Amino acid sequence: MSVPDLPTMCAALSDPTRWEILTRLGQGAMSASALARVLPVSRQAIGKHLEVLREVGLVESEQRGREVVYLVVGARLSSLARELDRIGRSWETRLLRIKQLAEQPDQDPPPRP
Amino acid sequence: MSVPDLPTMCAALSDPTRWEILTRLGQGAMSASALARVLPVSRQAIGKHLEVLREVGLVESEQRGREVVYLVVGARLSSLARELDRIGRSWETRLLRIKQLAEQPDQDPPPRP
DNA sequence: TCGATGTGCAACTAGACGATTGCACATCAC
DNA sequence: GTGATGTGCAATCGTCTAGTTGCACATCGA
Repeated sequence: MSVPDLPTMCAALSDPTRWEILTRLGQGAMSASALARVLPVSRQAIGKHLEVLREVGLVESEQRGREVVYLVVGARLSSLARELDRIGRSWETRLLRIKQLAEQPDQDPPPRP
Repeated sequence: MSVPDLPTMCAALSDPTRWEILTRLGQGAMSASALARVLPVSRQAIGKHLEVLREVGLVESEQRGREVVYLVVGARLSSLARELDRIGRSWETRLLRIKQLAEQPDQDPPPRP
């Protein structure tokens, strides 16, 4: 499975129920049925959410007897965070440079295209 | 305007067209019409995307003559990244602790609730 | 002044998405 | 064995959303 792009990763994190699921899994591995018992949605809905999270690598599944338990992958979220931070910083520095150029317009005028 | 929650922030970042818009704005301020000229969607669609991005604080608008130009707010993305990283790390450490407990089960048994 | 350009608002459409119910099948415990 | 529990797949439904077109109005430049 390849690394999902940023919009896909963010789409997986754009649903409150999925955050609820991730938070529960952050406490320890759980099955879809166990999650459905503590969350106000059906097991099938939970299953679909888990599939979305699994596709982007935010959770992993593990067969335990007849149960399938899911574990959250914290490193995945951290790597996404690093990427977002890198982009945000590049925007900040770019904006800063533009502002600095605006403050000294006669020092080094940009070439006319 | 209050700080949007994580799912709302991620929802704003879950659309490829919005990432395209943010990337363009990362190069410098642009108006909705200017964006519509370089992107394969209508100006109205661009306007809706900009409204979504403005609501979560990822862009700011500025009246320049008859135009309304938009600027990307890199700091907003960076703060989101910090929050995601904090959560991801907490999941990682929790998982690590569970694994360590599993390796030495007779050393310090957890109290029964 | 007048055309070109930019913006705002409204109505509409097609598709994605979250959630449900129902059923079939596997597996564990007594 | 038998009931209870867990999983998988399919069909369905209502809502949200990204996109469109159309029109009215404001503003800039020649």
